[in-house]
Amino acid sequence: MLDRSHDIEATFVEEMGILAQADDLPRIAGRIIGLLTLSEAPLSFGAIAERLRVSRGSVSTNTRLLIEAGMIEKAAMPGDRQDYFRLAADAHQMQLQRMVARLDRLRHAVATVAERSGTSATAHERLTRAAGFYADVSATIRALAEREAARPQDDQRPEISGRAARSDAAEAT
Amino acid sequence: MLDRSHDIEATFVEEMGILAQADDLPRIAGRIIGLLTLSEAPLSFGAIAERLRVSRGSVSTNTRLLIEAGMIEKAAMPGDRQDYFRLAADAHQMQLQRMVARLDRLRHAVATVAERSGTSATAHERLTRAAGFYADVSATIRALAEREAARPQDDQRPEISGRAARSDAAEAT
DNA sequence: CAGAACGTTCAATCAAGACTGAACAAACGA
DNA sequence: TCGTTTGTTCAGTCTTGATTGAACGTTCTG
Repeated sequence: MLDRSHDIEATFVEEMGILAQADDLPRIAGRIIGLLTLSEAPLSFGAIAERLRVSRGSVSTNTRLLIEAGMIEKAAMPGDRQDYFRLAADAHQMQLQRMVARLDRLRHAVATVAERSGTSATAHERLTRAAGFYADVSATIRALAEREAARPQDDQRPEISGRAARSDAAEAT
Repeated sequence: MLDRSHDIEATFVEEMGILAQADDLPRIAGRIIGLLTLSEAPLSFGAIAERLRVSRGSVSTNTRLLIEAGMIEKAAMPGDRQDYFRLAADAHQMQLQRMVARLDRLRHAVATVAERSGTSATAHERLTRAAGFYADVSATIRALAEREAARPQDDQRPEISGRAARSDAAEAT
C-alpha cells in the first residue's frame, strides 16, 4: 500500500457519500458502498459502524436500504455471529438502473402531458420530441448495462478499441 | 383544451418539481421548467410568481439558476418592463448533461482510487471495470445528445424505425 | 438460566438547504 | 424630482430528511 493510500481511500469513501445523495440514497449508504468497493473481503456490521464512525442504527437502516436496492449482499462468516456485507457483483449497474428509473419517470411525465393535455402545437411537438429522446437514452443505457452484465468476470476486454476511443471523449469533461 | 387539461398540467408541473430535486435543483426550478415547457409564449417574471404561488425572491433565484444551467432564456417583450422567460431549445438535453456530469464525477472518483490507491487486485479490477463502464455510458449519452441536437426543429423523424423499437423497450419499466 | 453480543426500530435531535419577505437599487414615467 | 414598478439579495424561518441513541427482541455462550 502506498503512503497516501489512506487519504485517497478516505476521500473516495466520502465522495461516494456525496454522490449517493444524487441517487436518492442517504450519505451513509454511499459511504458504505465506497467502503465495500475497496474491501477485498466482506466487512462486518461492527466494522462498518466503526470505520465510518456512525451509529449501529444507521448501519442497520442503510444496509437494509442497499440490500433492497440490490447493491450489496449479506454474507455469513463461519464462526462469527455478526452480519457481513459485500458489494453485489453488479453494484455499479444497479447504480445506473437508478438513473434509468428516474429517466423513465421523466419520460412518463412528459409523454403523459403530451398525450392528454390540450397544449399548443409547439409544446406538443417539444414534449413528444423530448419523450422520444429520453426513451432513446434510457433504452441505450439498458442495452449497455446488459452487455456489461454479460461480460465474464475475468474478461480481457476484447472490444477495447471502441471503448477506449469513447472513454477518451468522456475524459474531457 | 380538454376538460382535465388543467389537472394534468398542474400534475406535470409538480412532477417536474419533484424530479428536479434529483438533479440538484430546487423544486421551484423544476416547476418553472414545467410551466415554461407547457407555455407557447414566454412567461413574465410576475406571471411565474403568480401561477406558482411563490415569492418573487424565489423566482429571481431560480430563474438565475436555470439560466446558468442553460435550461431557460430571458426574452424581452416590447412594451413591457418585466423580464420574460422561455425554455431553451435544448433544455432537455441540458437535463441529460447534468446526469452525464454526475456520471463523470463518479467515473473520476472510481478511476482515481483505482490508479492511486494500493487496493487489492480484486478491488482494482472491479474499479477499473466500473470506470470503463461509466465512461461508456457517459460517452454514449453524449453521442445521443449530439445527434439529437443536430436534428432540425421541424424534423419528421426519418429514423423512426430504430427509435420506435427502443422506445418500446423503455416503456416496459 | 443469566449475561452478553447483536441487529432492529423509532422517537427525538440535528443539519442542510429551500423559501420567504423586507430592504434595497435601478429604471422608468409623470 | 417623486412615486411606481421591477428584480436582487440576504437574514431569518421553515421543511425535509438523515442520524443518533436508547429500548427492545433474539440468539448465542457459559
